[in-house]
Amino acid sequence: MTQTARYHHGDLHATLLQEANTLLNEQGIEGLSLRKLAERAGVSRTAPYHHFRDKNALLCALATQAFSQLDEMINRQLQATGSQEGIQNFVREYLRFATENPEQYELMFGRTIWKGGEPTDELKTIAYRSFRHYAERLATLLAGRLPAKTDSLRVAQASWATVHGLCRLLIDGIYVNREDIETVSEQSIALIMAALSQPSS
Amino acid sequence: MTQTARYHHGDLHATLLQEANTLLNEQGIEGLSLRKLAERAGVSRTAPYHHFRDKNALLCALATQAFSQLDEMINRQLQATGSQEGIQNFVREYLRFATENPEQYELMFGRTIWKGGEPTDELKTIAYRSFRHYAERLATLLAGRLPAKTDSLRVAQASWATVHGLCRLLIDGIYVNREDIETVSEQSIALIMAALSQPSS
DNA sequence: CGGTTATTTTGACAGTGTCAAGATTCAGAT
DNA sequence: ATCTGAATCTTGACACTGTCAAAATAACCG
Repeated sequence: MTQTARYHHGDLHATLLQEANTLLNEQGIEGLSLRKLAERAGVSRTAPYHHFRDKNALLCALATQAFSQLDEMINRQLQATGSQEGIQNFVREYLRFATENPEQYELMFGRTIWKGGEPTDELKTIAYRSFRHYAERLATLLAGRLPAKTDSLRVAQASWATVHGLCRLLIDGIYVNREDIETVSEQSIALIMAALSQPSS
Repeated sequence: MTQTARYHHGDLHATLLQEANTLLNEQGIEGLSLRKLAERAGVSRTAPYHHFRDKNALLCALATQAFSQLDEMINRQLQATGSQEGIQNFVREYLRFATENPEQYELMFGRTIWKGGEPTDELKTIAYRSFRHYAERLATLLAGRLPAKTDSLRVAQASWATVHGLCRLLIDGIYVNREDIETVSEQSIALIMAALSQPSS
């Protein structure tokens, strides 16, 4: 972690990531420019290019960091407690993560990276791993409690979509207000839980 | 509709909207620049500024168009047929709308408009109206079939979030692949339907 | 100490949104 | 029919963006 000051700047790579994160929080994705970032780091406009191939690579690095946090949270929350309780906690924690770090969440799942500028291999790996962890732990929690002919992977996808959709509506302020969080998340949890003990039509 | 050629260009306003839509489909949001657009319309860089206050206004106009399509679809699908069938059709149509017009969908619900550059009043109106129509029709369909203490508005929000989240994952290619559409949407429908005849925990 | 390499800088280019000022063309009143 | 004012369009300019090429600097290793 401590890469001990080396030469010109010290450890520019780390400084850039750190400063980029605060800039992201202050001004959002659209306010995060490499030039502003360089200036904040006290370095010239093109210096960052020796630590990140281009802007996309920098953004992917930020997203990767955030995903590793998310992954850790998933593993923490969905341990072998009761299935109902576990899922409830997961949903609440997920919502908290997203609403407390809206800019990073946007980066993680937003178009900027996944459409605009091809995600890094590293990012794709950890992003998919997070979901896989979720799917696996969910399958364990629900073992034997699922209606027949219900693939647990599909449940994982559908439930993630529910929580993810809720986060996006919340963050962008569409259809769901901040003050609705409690009630709507309860309803979403009910939605997910209901499907687990009920045969699909 | 035919505003009969007037003077310099003809009807630039309409031409801009039209050309912007094709440019959007061809190159995505990030490829849609006012200058390219102006060139396509055969007009100078700043001409569009006499028809749209700024780029944001243009994007909002595009999104407004798309929302009116969506609104129409909602009213069409959720008519007083069977509730189960109606909801199923709605979900399928919604998914079709989003996956066939991914760029417009991104515009409608994306950060570009709702965070980056303040949505127009016109847009906010029709966007909210679409949801209100959905909520109203859903409430009608589910009248008397909801578990006690379940607010139909919350059901509307949670179910919209589910479908919306699914669309975003699909469009951006995260966690849900194109080939999974059928299965996952079935699972999502099951998710929504299950909550309607089951008391929440 | 010298040379290779890693790091940073300066200069430049194309592209972007948008403003100010001028030029053109239309529409309506005299 | 002509003049006037408003609508529409163009040219020029500015600040900002990401990124490349080439030069300058500092570190490291033999």
